[in-house]
Amino acid sequence: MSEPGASPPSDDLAARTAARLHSAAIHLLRRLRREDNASGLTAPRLSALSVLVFGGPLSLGALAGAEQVRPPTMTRLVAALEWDGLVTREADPRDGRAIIIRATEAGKHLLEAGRDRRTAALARQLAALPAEDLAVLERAADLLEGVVTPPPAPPRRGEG
Amino acid sequence: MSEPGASPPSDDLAARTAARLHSAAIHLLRRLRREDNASGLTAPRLSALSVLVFGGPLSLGALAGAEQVRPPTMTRLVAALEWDGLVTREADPRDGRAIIIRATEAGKHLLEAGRDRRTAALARQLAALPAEDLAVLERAADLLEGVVTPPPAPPRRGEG
DNA sequence: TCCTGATACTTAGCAAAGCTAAAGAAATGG
DNA sequence: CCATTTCTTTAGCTTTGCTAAGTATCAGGA
Repeated sequence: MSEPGASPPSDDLAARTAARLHSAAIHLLRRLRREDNASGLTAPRLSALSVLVFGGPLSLGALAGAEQVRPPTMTRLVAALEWDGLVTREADPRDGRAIIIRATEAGKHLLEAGRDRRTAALARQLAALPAEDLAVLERAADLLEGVVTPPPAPPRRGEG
Repeated sequence: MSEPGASPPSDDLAARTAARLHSAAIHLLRRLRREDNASGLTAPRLSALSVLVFGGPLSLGALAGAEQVRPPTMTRLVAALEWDGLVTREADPRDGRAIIIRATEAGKHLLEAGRDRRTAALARQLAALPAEDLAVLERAADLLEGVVTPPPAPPRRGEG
């Protein structure tokens, strides 16, 4: 199809929506990165910290799974967060191979500040939208997390 | 506010929505990157190519502006796309400093294939959603692009 | 007890994408 | 004609992502 604007007749709505969400996500993140740049907390670190604050302590592997990255990537993110005093790494008393990563009080506090700073400009723009549009975006954020988030790994042992 | 889970009473809905969109965007992009990894076209290249295909030829600076990156970043993206034969760089006849970047036919074709490949898994999941939810996401993609996209730079000269 | 295999994390090393600073070339304006 | 501005590139840095390989621990069986 060499005619991009030719409104593909039987093209799937889902496929086009996926492509547009992809594009919107790229531009959204670039926008937020430009706005921030002063919080000292990059997006991946903020995101990982957020999981720990709102979801409680996790092993490195579980955190990597929740964040959709490989363990070595998470090792580095956690190292940076630990160096900044935002998380701690404890030995897992039940498994000598594993570590338990926990947000510190400083981490909890910085999360709010950092997140607010990063999203403040976007929030201002969203606040200018009609309430109806804002509701659509809120609903969409929910739906997206549901679609994108991997199902929690089945508990391998008695970790309930 | 030091109690993250304390459901801040007067907190702004816009602020919370912004934070959740941020999180959803991060996870969406990581998910898509995992799915892809075979198209040979990374997300930033795909995105830049998309702007050129659907929006027509642009100068490097304009493309960088549209994509919310700095010129040196776009220089490198364009170099990679050119090396792959997906775009061309011509001299601007009206301004010897500028270049005009244009998608090739190969670029137009690969855009569709690459985008489809990258978003296919997501599209499949979206297709499984209720029509109502899909409509919400489509609308959200629209709204987000509108909020996030910078207003087109005022035409500095006769470039209409 | 001592292997054997699986699992959890780290280390090493690579590529891509983002940035700033600064250089080179061309346009603009006095 | 010269100074300034603008557009792009180059150089070099950081961060994030990956795979491959190494180390430590756990679990099960001979």
